[in-house]
Amino acid sequence: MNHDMIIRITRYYRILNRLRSLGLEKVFAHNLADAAGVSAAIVRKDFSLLEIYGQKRGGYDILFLIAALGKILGKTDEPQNIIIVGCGRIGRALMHYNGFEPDGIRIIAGFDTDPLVYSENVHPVPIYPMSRLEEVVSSHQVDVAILTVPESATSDSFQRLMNAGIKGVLNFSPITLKPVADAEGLKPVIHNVNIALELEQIFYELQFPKT
Amino acid sequence: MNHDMIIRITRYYRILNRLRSLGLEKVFAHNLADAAGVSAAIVRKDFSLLEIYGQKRGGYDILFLIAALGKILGKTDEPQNIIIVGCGRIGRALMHYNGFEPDGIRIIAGFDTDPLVYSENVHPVPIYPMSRLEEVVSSHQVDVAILTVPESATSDSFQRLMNAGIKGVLNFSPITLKPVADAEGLKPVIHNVNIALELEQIFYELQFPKT
DNA sequence: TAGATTGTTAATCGATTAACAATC
DNA sequence: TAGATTGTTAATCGATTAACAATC
Repeated sequence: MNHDMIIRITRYYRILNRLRSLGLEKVFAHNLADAAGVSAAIVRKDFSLLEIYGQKRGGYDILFLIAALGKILGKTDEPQNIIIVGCGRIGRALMHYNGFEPDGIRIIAGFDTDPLVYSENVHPVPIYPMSRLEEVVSSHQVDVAILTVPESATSDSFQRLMNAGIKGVLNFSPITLKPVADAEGLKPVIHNVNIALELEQIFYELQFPKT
Repeated sequence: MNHDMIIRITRYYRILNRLRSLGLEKVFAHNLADAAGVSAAIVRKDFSLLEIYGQKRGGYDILFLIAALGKILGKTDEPQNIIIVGCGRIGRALMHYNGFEPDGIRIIAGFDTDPLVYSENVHPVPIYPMSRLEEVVSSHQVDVAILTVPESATSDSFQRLMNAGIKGVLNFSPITLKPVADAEGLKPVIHNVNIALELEQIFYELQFPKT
């Protein structure tokens, strides 16, 4: 399963949930393809590889698809706990964002090195000093962290996350983090979101349009 | 030039600037490859396609590379003006972010529909009511906007941006925007950043490791 | 010179697409 | 039945990699 396919599957999942909430029960490969911005052949091929089958001539059952894709995406009834490391403006903005809940993701805590930040009590989730990272991570079984620290603190903070047993990181710092295998040969999953880079790419594409 | 290649070129550009600031003058394909997380063959192939040449045995001249890649990326002495549409927590956090300047990107204004937001005067850049969008866009020659509005306002806001002549959008809303050709057949450049989706992908990859 | 690196060609790899039999 | 859609196979396409001559 390659990375593009994972992106498509998460897309399918969201689209199907919308279609269900509209009251639909069946979907054809080409409908889903249009909504996801891919070809119908890709949709059928993806489902075929995932061993998800529809009815010839009848399309796919939406509830069945949602269940099957949800299982593949690891959806459970229990929300998945995450933490935010670095509670500057961006970190705190994410704390207030309520778009994670429908996806079963819950921010349970923030961490910061600045006492002025972690001693305040006005946040939607508690903010702790970095020294309590390991304790909170293990007691709440946290696997994934969002990293929103300043550029200069990125590698140190990342190292502390790895030491605390974090397995996945969504990194908003402009420094691209690379997965390094730990003692057991396991690599963390890292996604880097670089906003300045995205903007640069947009400017580039405007300068040299594809067609 | 495909999309992966654009990403690589922006990476090379940043790495080269760091190497220069460290005082280096020459770089070999395999050094750059290591730093960018790709193979040396890819680096040479990319440069070859861009008609950028080094010295056999001597590697590539860093200053020359920076100049050549900068030209390709459309770098000029003048910063490129952008706006932020939707000045909630995330939009305002981006306004305060100072990591755009080194890349020649300048946020010149924010826009919001809420008078309580746009009448305040405590922001690093002015915030205007949406009604002044066209005026500011045309007077400051703005091509690109960051969209940080709530989900429910996404499509409306996007439509207004298109009408105002915006050509590129960095969309943080969970609704994936798709480029639609305008009357002249030109398609806007859209990058969608979906934080919940990134987290979901991380959880998925943790559940089914690649190796 | 011997060794190292570039630049390019050809081979490999993998993903997407086209085509179509199966079947409802 | 005729028409529509699935599921799969084979063809196509494009990107990456391997290999190596050129050359400093």
